[in-house]
Order: sequence, then C-alpha cells, then structure tokens
Amino acid sequence: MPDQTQHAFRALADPTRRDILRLLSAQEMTIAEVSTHFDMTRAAVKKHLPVLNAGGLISVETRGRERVNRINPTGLAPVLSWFEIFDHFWDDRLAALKTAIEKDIQ
Amino acid sequence: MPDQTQHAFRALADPTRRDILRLLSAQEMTIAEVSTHFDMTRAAVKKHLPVLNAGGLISVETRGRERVNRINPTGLAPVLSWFEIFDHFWDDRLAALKTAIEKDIQ
DNA sequence: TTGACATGATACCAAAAGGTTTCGCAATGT
DNA sequence: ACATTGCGAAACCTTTTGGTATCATGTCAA
Repeated sequence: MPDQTQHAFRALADPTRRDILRLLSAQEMTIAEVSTHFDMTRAAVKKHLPVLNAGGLISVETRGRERVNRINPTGLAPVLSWFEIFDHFWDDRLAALKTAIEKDIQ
Repeated sequence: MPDQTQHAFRALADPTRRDILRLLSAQEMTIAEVSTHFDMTRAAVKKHLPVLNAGGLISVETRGRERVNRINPTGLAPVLSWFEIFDHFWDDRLAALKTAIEKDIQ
C-alpha cells in the first residue's frame, strides 16, 4: 500500500467523495444506490469509488452482479497520524478521535 | 468564510502543502525560507500559500518587505468536525460492548 | 434462451491544478 | 543615492481532474 496517506488525503479533497462517505457511513450501498443521491451520471459517481478505495476509505464486495460499497473507518488512520504534526497545539478533540481510531484498529 | 471545510480539505490534498505545514509547525518562516526546503521555484511555493491561507491553515503577517507565515492550528476544526461522521462506528462498538456485558450480567 | 439489469470500459471534453519564466515594485542596507 | 533583496503578478504550458456519452459484459429471472 504505497503512499496511503496521499491517496487518503486526495480522496477526501473532493466534496462528492466526502458526501459518498457520509452516505456510506449510514449504510452500505451499491453503485446504483449511491448514484441516486447525486445529480450526475452513474459513470461519474462510479469513477469516484476507486479513488475512495485507493485511499483505503471504503471496501468493495462483489455480490452477484452487484458491488456493495461500505465504509472503512480504519482508513482514516494515516490521516489522523499525519495530524500529529499539530501536537504542539493540540486540543482534546483530536486526542479523542485518535484514541477512538486506535481502539478500532485493534 | 464560505466553504471553509472544502478549502481546508483541498489545501491538505497536496503533499507539498502538507510539507509546508510540517515545516511551519516547527517555526514560522518567510516565503524565501520555506522555498529553500523544496526543489521548485519560489514562485511555485508561493502559489501554495494562498491555498493554505484560504483553508485557514496558516496566517500571514507582513513585516516590512517580508511576509511571515505561521501555522494556524484552529484551521483544522472544520476538518475534524467533518470526521464526526465516523463517530457512530466507535459508538456502535461501545454499544455492542455494553449489550454484551449486560447480557452477561443477566 | 432471452431479455432486463448492474456494472465495467473507453473515448472524449472543459476546467482546474501545479509548475515555469519573466518582469515590476517596494523595502532595506551601505 | 543606489544596488540588493523579498515579494507580487502575469503569461504560458502540461498534466490531472471531474464530468459526459456510448458501448460491452456478466448475471439474474422468467
């Protein structure tokens, strides 16, 4: 998994992709289901999914002719790790997020 | 400030800009000082700074003919807030633990 | 088997991103 | 006064990005 940090940050940079994550945080969805929530073609939505997958933020399971996308919360770990450069300035919120993520990784 | 979240995420998406933040997390720097750390022209580095500023991640102070850039840790707040969409995964984990314990008690 | 459906894949396009070079200007030091 | 220094801005270029439209493929169900 080369440059997971870069891929994750890049995946998070697009508002559509963040919206997709928000949708998937509620429930897993096929590509078609995700597409219904956006004012763009299915092909456009579909092209965002490999980006999210490369960033480790979702996982995809082929089930028959469907592909089920679900969120992968541990994919945030490299991102939160990077935020440690702000350690000098820290507030409790980041600390709480960090411990929560670390608990999830186990 | 419209769309601070988007600007912050976008600013973080570029590896050079994250490196700039890493540098500035150690000490404040002028544009020329930042530029010495990169294998690109001063003009290229300079163009990253407004992006970081738009994301609220740095602040700039003009001092004579110099412009001092320093990190603004509170700029991370919108980013961390957005991450709360992942919260319920950790909450669910805790809830599962609770019900398991309660079941064990009965 | 046949038709419908979910997805994959490709070609194409406009705009944005990230870099370079060049020039100009204001602040500074001697 | 004057050369130097730090920065800003514009023009330009190439690659990436995010979208479209279209067609192909595999799977399900009747």
